[in-house]
Amino acid sequence: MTNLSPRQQQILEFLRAFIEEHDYPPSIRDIQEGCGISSTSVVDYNLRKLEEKGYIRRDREISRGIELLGARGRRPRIIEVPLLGTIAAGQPIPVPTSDRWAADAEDYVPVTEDMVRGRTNVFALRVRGKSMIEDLIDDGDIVFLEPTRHADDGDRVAVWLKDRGEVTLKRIYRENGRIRLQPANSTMEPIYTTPDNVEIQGRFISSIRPSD
Amino acid sequence: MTNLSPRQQQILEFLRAFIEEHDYPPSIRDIQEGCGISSTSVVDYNLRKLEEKGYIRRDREISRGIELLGARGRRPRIIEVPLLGTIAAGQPIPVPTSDRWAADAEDYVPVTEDMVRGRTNVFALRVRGKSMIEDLIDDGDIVFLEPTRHADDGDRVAVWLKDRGEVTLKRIYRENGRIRLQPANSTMEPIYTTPDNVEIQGRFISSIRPSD
DNA sequence: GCGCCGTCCGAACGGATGTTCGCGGCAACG
DNA sequence: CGTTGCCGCGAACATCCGTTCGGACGGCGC
Repeated sequence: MTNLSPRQQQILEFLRAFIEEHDYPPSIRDIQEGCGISSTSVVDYNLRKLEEKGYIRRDREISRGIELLGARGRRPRIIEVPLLGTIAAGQPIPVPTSDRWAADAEDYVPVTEDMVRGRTNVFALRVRGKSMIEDLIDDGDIVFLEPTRHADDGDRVAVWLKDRGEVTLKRIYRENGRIRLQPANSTMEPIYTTPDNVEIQGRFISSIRPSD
Repeated sequence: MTNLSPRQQQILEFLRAFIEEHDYPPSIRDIQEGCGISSTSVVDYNLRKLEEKGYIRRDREISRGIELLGARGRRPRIIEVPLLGTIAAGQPIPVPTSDRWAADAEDYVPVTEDMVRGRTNVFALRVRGKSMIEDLIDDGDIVFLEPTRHADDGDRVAVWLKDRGEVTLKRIYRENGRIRLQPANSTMEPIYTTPDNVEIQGRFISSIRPSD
């Protein structure tokens, strides 16, 4: 593989930094100034080299028509998951239907598509409480759920407890006629209830710790 | 909240599609042509409106100086996590050190920073096998680990089994002098071994199902 | 009608920007 | 030494592109 000259590495690094900051690519003269190059033709020359070597793609004759390629430039596809509310709080959460769920969103959580791969209708909930701490779900985390009405034993599910009027996130187990809702926190006791008192809202897929 | 005129919605949608496709913003004349508008000044007029209403940000006098703002335009910070190899295979995995770990990467996995929030030195491994299926980790998934030498009971860890010469991902439990490595798969038996035979390589943080 | 306002139109201006061309330095090589 | 290839320099050129200006159209209130 052909190597890069120092100048070319410098330009490539400048490209990354500039796009990161501005969300649009630099002009040739931006690169010239940013890299301390005395002529635009030098920039053009090296950009051609970078294109030959497959590091960038250029749309000729178009200003700022530079795209970064390769592993560090590949931009993953971003999915906006609707954030519908908070779980383990006193409010019921409507199970979204495919056509109207987005309307209830209070916000959207951008994630890479890998987080929800192969699933549609995924929605997000903010977590309150530490009842699932041993499943790496902490207070303030965001969980992604897929809407479903049924679950297998041991699944982490959001369940609507009719008698308490609230939704909670627990592992679910069916034990000779009753339901055990098991927190992933050894300091907390499981909830025992009856099948007709619970309504499964969604099944846990993954979680993140939001940055803000 | 001020609403958007049809023209403004149209332009906003065009902006998203164009950036999605090209990785750089359109020029005013690109928008003009793409939206079937007869004059650049109309585009400029509506872009000003969109800026007033907070949907975009413009760098004046700069070609293609348009940034999308708001929930659908906010681009999450992408972290490139080095993918160091495959786990549950016959090869040992070197625990990365802060200065040389990236050199061993065979690839990089782009994820939102939420996935590894607050952690540095996170690395990724491809999973082979279904031993952790009940922890939502399937064959082919990618797991993110933070390098560590110790873990608490019940943690999911990557451990190096000296006698077998392989690394595996299991839940770890210390039981009166010996180690139990528990798969999250009810059809599989735990591995019992001794503390001096295991070497913890990293602690599980999260996982994704890659798209390709 | 009259004025006001939001929106759109067409054209022109001038700066921003990609491209090209001739020239020069420099190292490698015969 | 002459040639070749790589790289850099400066200037000129032709577009590209954001901006501005005068004008027009239609809805609305007085």
